[in-house]
Amino acid sequence: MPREELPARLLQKEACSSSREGPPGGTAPSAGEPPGCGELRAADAGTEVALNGWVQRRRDHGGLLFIDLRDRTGLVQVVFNSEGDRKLFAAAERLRSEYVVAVRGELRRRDRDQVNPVLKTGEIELHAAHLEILNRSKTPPFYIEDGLHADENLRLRYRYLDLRRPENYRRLALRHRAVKLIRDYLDGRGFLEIETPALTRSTPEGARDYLVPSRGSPGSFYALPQSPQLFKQLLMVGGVERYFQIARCFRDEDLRADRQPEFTQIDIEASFLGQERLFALMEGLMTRLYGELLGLELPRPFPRLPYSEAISRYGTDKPDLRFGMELVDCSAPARESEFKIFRAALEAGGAVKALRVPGKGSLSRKELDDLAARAVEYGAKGLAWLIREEGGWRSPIAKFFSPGQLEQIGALAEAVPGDLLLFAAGEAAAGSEVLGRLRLDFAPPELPNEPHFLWVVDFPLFQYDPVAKGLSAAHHPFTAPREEDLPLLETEPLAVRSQAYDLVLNGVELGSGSNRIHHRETQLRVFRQLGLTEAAAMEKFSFLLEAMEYGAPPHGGIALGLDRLVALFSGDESIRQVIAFPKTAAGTCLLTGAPAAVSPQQLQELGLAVKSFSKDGGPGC
RNA sequence: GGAGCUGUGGUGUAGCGGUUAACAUGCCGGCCUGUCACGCCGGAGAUCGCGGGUUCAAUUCCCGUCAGCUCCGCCA
Repeated sequence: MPREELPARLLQKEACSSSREGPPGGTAPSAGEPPGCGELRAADAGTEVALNGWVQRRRDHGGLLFIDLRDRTGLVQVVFNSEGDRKLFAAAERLRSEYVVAVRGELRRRDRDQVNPVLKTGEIELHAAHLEILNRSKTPPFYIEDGLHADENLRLRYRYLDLRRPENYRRLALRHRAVKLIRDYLDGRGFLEIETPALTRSTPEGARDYLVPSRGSPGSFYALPQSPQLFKQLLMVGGVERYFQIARCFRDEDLRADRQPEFTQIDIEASFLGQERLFALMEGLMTRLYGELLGLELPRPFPRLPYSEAISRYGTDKPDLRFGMELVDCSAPARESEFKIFRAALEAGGAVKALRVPGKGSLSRKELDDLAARAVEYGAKGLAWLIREEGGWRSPIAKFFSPGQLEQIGALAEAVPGDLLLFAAGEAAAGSEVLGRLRLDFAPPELPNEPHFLWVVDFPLFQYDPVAKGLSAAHHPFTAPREEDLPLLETEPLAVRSQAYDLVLNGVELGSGSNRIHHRETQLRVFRQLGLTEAAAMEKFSFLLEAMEYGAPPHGGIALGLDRLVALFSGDESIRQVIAFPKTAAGTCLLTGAPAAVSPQQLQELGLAVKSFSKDGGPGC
């Protein structure tokens, strides 16, 4: 989202209010503390004020010198007059951008023609009587101001300077407020915040682990947790009943705008609660967050969509419901047609789906070819299309259809002249997913910013993994199957539905959860389907299986991506914006230089030998 | 692992097979008592990311490489 569209309440530069408010972002003014730069108002005129802050800007008029002084609360103008203290004025002339100063003086109302309506503090100014330069500053490599468009390289390297920009302070404050609201909300419902280990053991499946070598047990490794999954289940066995944690998670996978190697989850688990009450709990939490942070009311309950319907109607398990363009099943007319590709797909048990793109019948042949190439990138074998024109159709495949079949397709898709129809044929899910991506590519450019929440339910328990040529867990291996599907576990595992669900917001997967298996036998049956022998399961998960034998209660929970959530609140495209010290797309930290080589002594203590070096050539061995 | 985009004074950009490499801002010096993106005058500041190739000549074209970003694969 372009910066201009940032939610006004959150990131506005200055509000036009003269009342004393907290710093931008909304933390409360500190009780008993004198007001900060941005908090001073006309009512404070006539008082003696002492301020600390950074020099935002200096305007030197020769005998008169103005300083914009900045602290976390905002800006205020400081005036130095050469008719006063000589030494004071000489010191002020030495000030430069980002010098840190302590200023004391009388706060005075400005003359009416000198008021600056842009600044909250524009009605007053500080007439300096004392100035202390607390620290000097080199000229910063970029301007400390909002709306900056500096190179990301530079901003990450000097992240502490980037953080001085008010909009970044507001982002941190917004995140803080969100976390505080979450804590208060869950605390009010009997949940305990409990920390779980960051040094744990590697478990199979899922993402790659970050490993930490053990000095005490050379050759053995801790893993950083991909999530606190197993520990929160053990807390349920431990009788805690209601747990949450603002939990740091680590996954060693390639990154994206919405993925960092370490990220934060709102991790929740409860016993005896069941899916319905958990949904209500989460809907209440989202309602509270949107109400308090954005002033928006959410309609409740959130709609629900079975996974299979999400795929068939939207071609994705996280549909963006802010616009329509649902996929249409055109299998019936396709079956009657002479088009071999469609008929072959249908005879193989697949489907023919269509996406209507309004008004895109005007695309040129080359644009349509490019579109087909993109579809192939998305996994399609090809892309068939029909263009509805006044009184007919334009398409290389129209000749395979009778006029009646074409009319039937047109009617199913509700096509009007000027529309483009795109087709995908194949296994139901695969074909739909290609169209689902094209649907997003053709989404209306100006989507409304209002939140459309959605629960996607009834995920399958397993999915087929073509690489491993076996089953893998659609959610994770501890997800409970639906009771009524239990008999199918061995006979028809791909048909088994799980008790897993996703919370989706405007096409973004905010989190996913499930009811967990709490019977040892069921857990072993699921492990077996995943190709884990009992011996292997005992080796990795004996502690969990054993715990299930000691009165494990029925339990379930959910984990929400806090970074994504806050990024949605602030209107940022990348979660890097709402993380104080983010890493690059390559997983490096440009500020500290992590990851970095370590000394031979460190390696030796850990019993490690490095086989080959990185391109910049670490220390040899 | 793959693809695309970007890389030019401190910063943001322009530019082009032959330029004294342009503009803005910042920086330094001077002037200035009501500015608030202050103004005016002067000045310094760039091996055009790095390496190789093509060419009489490369910042410009080609190849490679590095860094950042975006996407695909991957992310139970």
